[in-house]
Amino acid sequence: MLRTHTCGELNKKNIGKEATLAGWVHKRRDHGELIFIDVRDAYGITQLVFDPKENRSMHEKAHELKSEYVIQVKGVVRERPAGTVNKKLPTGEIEVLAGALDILNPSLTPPFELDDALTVSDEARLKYRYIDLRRPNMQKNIRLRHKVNSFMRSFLEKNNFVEVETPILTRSTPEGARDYLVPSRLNPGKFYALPQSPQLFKQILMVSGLDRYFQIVRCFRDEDLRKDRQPEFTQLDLEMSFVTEDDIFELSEGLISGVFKAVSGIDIPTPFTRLKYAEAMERFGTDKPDGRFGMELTDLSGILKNTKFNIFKKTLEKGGTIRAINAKGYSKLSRSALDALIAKSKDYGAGGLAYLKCEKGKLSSNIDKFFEAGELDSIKEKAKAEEGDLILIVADKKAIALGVLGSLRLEIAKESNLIDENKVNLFWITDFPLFKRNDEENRWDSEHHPFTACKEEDAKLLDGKDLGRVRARSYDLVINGQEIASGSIRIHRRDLQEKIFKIIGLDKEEANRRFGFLMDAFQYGAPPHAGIAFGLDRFTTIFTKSVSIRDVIAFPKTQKAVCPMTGAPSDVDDKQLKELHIKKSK
RNA sequence: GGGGACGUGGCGUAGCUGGUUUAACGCGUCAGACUGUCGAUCUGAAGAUCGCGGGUUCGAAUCCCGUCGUCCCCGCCA
Repeated sequence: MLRTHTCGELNKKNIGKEATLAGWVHKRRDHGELIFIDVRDAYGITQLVFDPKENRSMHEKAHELKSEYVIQVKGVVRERPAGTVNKKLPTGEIEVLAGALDILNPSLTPPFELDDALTVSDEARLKYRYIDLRRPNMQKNIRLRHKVNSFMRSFLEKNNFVEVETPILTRSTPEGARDYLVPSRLNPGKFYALPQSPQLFKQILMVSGLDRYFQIVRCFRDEDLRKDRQPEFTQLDLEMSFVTEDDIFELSEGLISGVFKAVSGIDIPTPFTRLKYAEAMERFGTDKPDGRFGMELTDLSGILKNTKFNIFKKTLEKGGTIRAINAKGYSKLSRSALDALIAKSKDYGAGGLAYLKCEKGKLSSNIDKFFEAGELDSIKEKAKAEEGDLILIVADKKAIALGVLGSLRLEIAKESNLIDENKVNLFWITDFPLFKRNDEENRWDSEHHPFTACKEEDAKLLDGKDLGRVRARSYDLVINGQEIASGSIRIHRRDLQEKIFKIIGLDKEEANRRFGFLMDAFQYGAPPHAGIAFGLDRFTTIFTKSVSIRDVIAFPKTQKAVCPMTGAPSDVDDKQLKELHIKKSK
């Protein structure tokens, strides 16, 4: 070992003893005579003293030391003089009088300082990620992430789960997200795909009788990036045999509340609140509601069923709906801010946005003349509007009205700091529709994925036309308005799986070509099974309170999916392409 | 595929309704001073063709067009 102690462990008990430390030069404070050097390693910071009276040659050598030099120092631990104790450091009561110094490696001046208080551009941080990761917050994040992973592994181990590694080179499944493709040298013209999830393999493992599988696994999707979306991301993926929804919920709740307790000491009461998809949409306008604040949607269709206001009237006649939210304290919103809200509503797909200001005890706006006093009173009551509030109203097709107001609700809450960042809000969202209509392609798509079972009582609907009413046996875990996990009871019989493929437009031949191996497996005694996958990057971000998942990923990519450090993706040699049977396109 | 914001010494920013700017400030860097600092302090210095290309103008960091890059959002993400 190049050290006898770490930079975080020396204290009063070590006074008088000799110690050897190794680490980075964190800070130097040169007083001409006395020189103080803070040496830092993964465990902490220790102050070194170079005193010319004690050791002149060491003092000379200390002048060579600069930021981030890697050094090894041998010296005697001594008590700091009275009044010079640093209470901020665990090692603040002692210092090491340097007796021998080795520069293990000099360093260029770092491109930015290792100070959390400094904001550094993402570009610079990612290019010099090795420096960025030395910063205290990033160290904390990466270690916290390990703690989350580690807790999950041991929790699942205790619950009889087996971790199995599934292939990274696998078969392309073009439905769903875009695949990352890998050309096959040995099979000219053919491609592997990087998995979007280990879905099919984990189901096969259930057929294999593993009973309980899990994996902390990388998944790949070639889609546009966001602050919460990276092209490669990590899931805690699990699957269980002979279980129902309640078993998955119970296990997940133990897992999630366990992590909260272990990582941040927060008690999360179980069971988590369960919310049906339809109710989530009605109340929050989204299937991933943030319940840390109110401002829920209200339905004004009943109150306005005889409205004289033509736009609203026509909407109702066409089977649409009138929904509203109460923007607390927003009546004083400027004209331009209001216009911005209206513009935003249109971006979200609404035809327009009506509003009613609650001032001097009554509702008023540019359209109030279209309403009768009774209607206004009822609206005010239903929306629970108080002095200074602003009621925002969307009349449209139900999906649009709910979606627009759901988005506005979130935006207004963020803007007016309505969200208590210390709160943790969890929902199970259940009873999703199994299919969603794809008007462009004129067919039904899976809402979740095509391996999801439907409610038994809705199975008969599969043969009908009204497929939008079929409810899935799927569930999402939503934390603070973010989709953190998603799963379902799976189909485990060939006939049903074939039927689903047919509905989503995969003919028998195509379905067999792509998923025949899974359906074949179902024919050899596939047990009923179910599972769930947690997005570990997003989940960890809840604890670090980072803005982006990039801050909990050691080596993330930029929004253009580039790694500024390695330069990936890069050009390759013509020779490589030739071997892979790929012609260079100009 | 679309919309928006940004790009100024190593880092973070100011300047940007064109002309008192020789492009300013903080941090860092370098040199000197200093025996108890810990965000050390004090003095001084170096360091920027203002992302790149073109245009408008007597004059461009500043206005316009294009382009590249970063970030945010919509679409997309079974």
